[in-house]
Amino acid sequence: MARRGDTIELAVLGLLHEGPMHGYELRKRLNLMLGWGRLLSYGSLYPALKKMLRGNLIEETVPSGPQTRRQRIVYQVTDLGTQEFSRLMSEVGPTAWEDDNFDIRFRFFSSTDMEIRLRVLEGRRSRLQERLDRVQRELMMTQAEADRYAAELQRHGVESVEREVRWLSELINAERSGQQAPPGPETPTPAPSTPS
Amino acid sequence: MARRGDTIELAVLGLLHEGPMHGYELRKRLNLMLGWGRLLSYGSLYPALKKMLRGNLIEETVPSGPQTRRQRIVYQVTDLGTQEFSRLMSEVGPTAWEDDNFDIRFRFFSSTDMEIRLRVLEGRRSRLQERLDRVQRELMMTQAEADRYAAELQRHGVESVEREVRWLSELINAERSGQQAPPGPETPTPAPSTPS
DNA sequence: GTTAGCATGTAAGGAGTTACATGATTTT
DNA sequence: AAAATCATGTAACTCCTTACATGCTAAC
Repeated sequence: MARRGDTIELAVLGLLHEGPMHGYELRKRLNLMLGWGRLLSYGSLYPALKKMLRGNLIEETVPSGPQTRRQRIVYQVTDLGTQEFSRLMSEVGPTAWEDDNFDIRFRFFSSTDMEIRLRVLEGRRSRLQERLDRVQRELMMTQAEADRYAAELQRHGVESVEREVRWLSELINAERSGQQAPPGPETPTPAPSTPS
Repeated sequence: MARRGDTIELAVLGLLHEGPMHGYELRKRLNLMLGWGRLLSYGSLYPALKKMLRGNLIEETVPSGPQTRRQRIVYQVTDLGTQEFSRLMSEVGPTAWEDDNFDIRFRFFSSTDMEIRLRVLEGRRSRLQERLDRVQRELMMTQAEADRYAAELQRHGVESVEREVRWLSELINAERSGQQAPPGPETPTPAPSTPS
């Protein structure tokens, strides 16, 4: 049942598991994380937090020490929140590998088993593969684009998705062989000196 | 004043400039074009078409020949629609190089002057550069991520954007040198005979 | 004959943005 | 002193998706 809106919820739950935080801070981290696209607004975040409060997934505490700064509302996860987070993270299925959701899941992969990780990575990969196939198929029907720019855009798009597929494959292999180190460009030997 | 919703409008206008089309067909092309992400639904397209009809940007014609298939409503651009398309395509500024809009502009670059193309490409590039800088800056403050997956996601994200910046730079160079051929893997010699 | 794909729409609802509103604190 | 940034919120609005509703045509 995880709809699109649960994206923020999952992200907030995940971030709060790394430590209590107030809204403003949360927003910055969120933007850094999923903010490759557009920025999350307060009008989006605060209502989401209120909703999570109502659902007892998080609780607010106003720090009571000698304040030098403005009263900030610090949020932390409740036990119920932890449960919910685990539940969401163990979900395998479309919701886990759709564009937006995937990044969030991946970001918090440390909180799940390798088994789940593999399933999500593989799901994501075949999702992208399907997309590639569909485009290839439809491209044959549409008769190779006459327009230069259209063709270039198409080419670049395909290339990007193919790259992503390779990235996922490397991650899958790394998971399978129980490796720690994610691929990284190429560093067979720890490279003593590389002037940027 | 171009808001987000004008994205569909621009795309439809552009596609219809390549020939009259009915809604269903339009949707397929649209999905192929901007559909790297999620699919456009009918509930989105048809109301948009109605709105454009009301604005006299397009007009519908029901083909009257001996029908073998269901009556399809074929749309084509009006003169006003052509004007609007030109206007939108010559806009330079944030709306032209935001994530969603950029692809559409690029797709129809053939319909604009090199001057506009260059400005949009450069705008897009500095937009991405800013983003990169912001992440780099904030990354320094947050103290290199402790989490493996978080770090890998960060790395991959940065790499992707850097790739995109290089792509744009190549396109800008190609525009500047009045070249026809977009970078394409490797085609050094202009190949005197191009069959197609 | 029935499934899959073509074809066009509408209504309700969700998620998030913009703009508004307010005020403290830190830096220049 | 002014400007930037920290900090929290609300209301209106927009865009889009989901689900529903309908019916034709081609293929199996």
